Amino acid sequence: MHRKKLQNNKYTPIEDPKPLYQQVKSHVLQHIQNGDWEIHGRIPSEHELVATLSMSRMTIHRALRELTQEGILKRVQGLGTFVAAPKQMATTLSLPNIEEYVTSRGNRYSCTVQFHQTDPVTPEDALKLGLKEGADIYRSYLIHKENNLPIMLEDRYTLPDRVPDYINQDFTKILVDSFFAARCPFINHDHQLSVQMSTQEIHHFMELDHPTPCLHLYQRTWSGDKLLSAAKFLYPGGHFALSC
Amino acid sequence: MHRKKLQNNKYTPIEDPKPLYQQVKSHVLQHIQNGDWEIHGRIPSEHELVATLSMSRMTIHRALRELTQEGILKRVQGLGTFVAAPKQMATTLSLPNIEEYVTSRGNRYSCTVQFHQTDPVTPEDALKLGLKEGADIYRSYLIHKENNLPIMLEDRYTLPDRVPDYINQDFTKILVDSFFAARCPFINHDHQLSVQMSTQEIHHFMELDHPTPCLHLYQRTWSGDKLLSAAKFLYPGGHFALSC
DNA sequence: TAGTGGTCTAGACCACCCG
DNA sequence: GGGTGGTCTAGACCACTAG
Repeated sequence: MHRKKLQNNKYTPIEDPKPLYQQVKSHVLQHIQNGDWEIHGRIPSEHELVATLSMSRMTIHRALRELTQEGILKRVQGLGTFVAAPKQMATTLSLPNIEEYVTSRGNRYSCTVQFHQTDPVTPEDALKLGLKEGADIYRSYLIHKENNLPIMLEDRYTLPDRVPDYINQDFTKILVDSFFAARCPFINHDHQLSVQMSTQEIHHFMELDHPTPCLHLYQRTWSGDKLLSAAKFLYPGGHFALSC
Repeated sequence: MHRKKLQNNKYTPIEDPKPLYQQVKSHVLQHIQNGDWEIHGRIPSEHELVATLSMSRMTIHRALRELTQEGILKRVQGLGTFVAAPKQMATTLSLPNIEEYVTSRGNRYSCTVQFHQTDPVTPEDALKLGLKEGADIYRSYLIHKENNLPIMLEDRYTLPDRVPDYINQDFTKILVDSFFAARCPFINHDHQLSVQMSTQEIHHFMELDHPTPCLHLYQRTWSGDKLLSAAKFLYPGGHFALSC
């Protein structure tokens, strides 16, 4: 590249604290927030922004592409760039892991293990998990505690295939999720949420003395499309702060 | 640019169905899934991939940058690029909107409005919502139904400031969230989840005849950092399929 | 046909980390 | 000082949409 052009290079990080493409993103967001650019309205083309802001097209493009990925803009080839309507049609909840939840409130987290053993798959579990009856499966039954008081019960079934050493872990020390995350790529979950009244079993392990409504979360853990584990979480009468 | 270089341009979409940067992303994901590149392990540098795959650095960089944004990789300037450990430390739930939820099960959605009026802010609401006592606030009390049976109760308080025409809307026709989304940019929510037993009021409006545990979702809606609305959702004994 | 966004390249400068 | 990633540019080709 010629020296002349190097001198014209706009990348001068000493004076500009933020990268140019970030400045473009802020610029666009500002116009949207101000109401200058309305929802569903067309915003200037890449070419126009190149001229207005005196930047290269790749820089402008990166800013607009990222805003598109973030759902702020909507781009149509041959047509233009538009302000997207926020489509918060699905409410997303973020449930912190249990240890973080307890310690974030300044309390002490602990966990006791009631069972941690190899069982044969029962007929109903074979059906639910798509396994064959009688095969070996790991079952863990954990009581999570806040300042030594039970707050959550975890009843988990884990397939030996991918994590044969699961059964040798000490889950009073680390969370099951951390164990999976540390050795399996592409972890994902699906969930089912419901409410139920406490049972005798729950009364016993959670140290309850009267019927209590419980939040019931059923969570399956996958590595790619391979089922790793299925867990039932029970939070008696719980309250939960969730984000976003 | 010289003609020679144009002939060497690798962008030949007729033969390559996917863009090059997508191919690079797939290439990297494949190596991770195969186990060639382990969790926390270093992967080839941009320079090496440029040589191996015969592409420009910008193309390689875009692929690696996007994988980093997606949480698959971790990049450190001066050090290299590494396979990130899946950090699914927070469970994220996605709750579909009520109409979608009902219709996705092949049932008929409807909604009846019990209240939809302007009220003065009570002392306790003033405290909870950070408003001044006695000011005007919109209150809506909606019963959402599946095949004409009540499945969810919505008790909502809305600040007039940003959406003065809220009170003229017919929420038997559109969802409140859709109304907000259509006219306010940067919509976000926070939530609090809990369980509670049904009250007399709930029995009446939800047509229940005995005490039932209910899922209780408290949701505040913001546009940027400006509070728009706060709603209480009650799902008696509900079951919910949630994603991711 | 003109304008728009989608992709790609070659080359450059910078900031950072290490031995 | 050599290698790494982070950014930016000028210019090019392509695919799509519209009048």
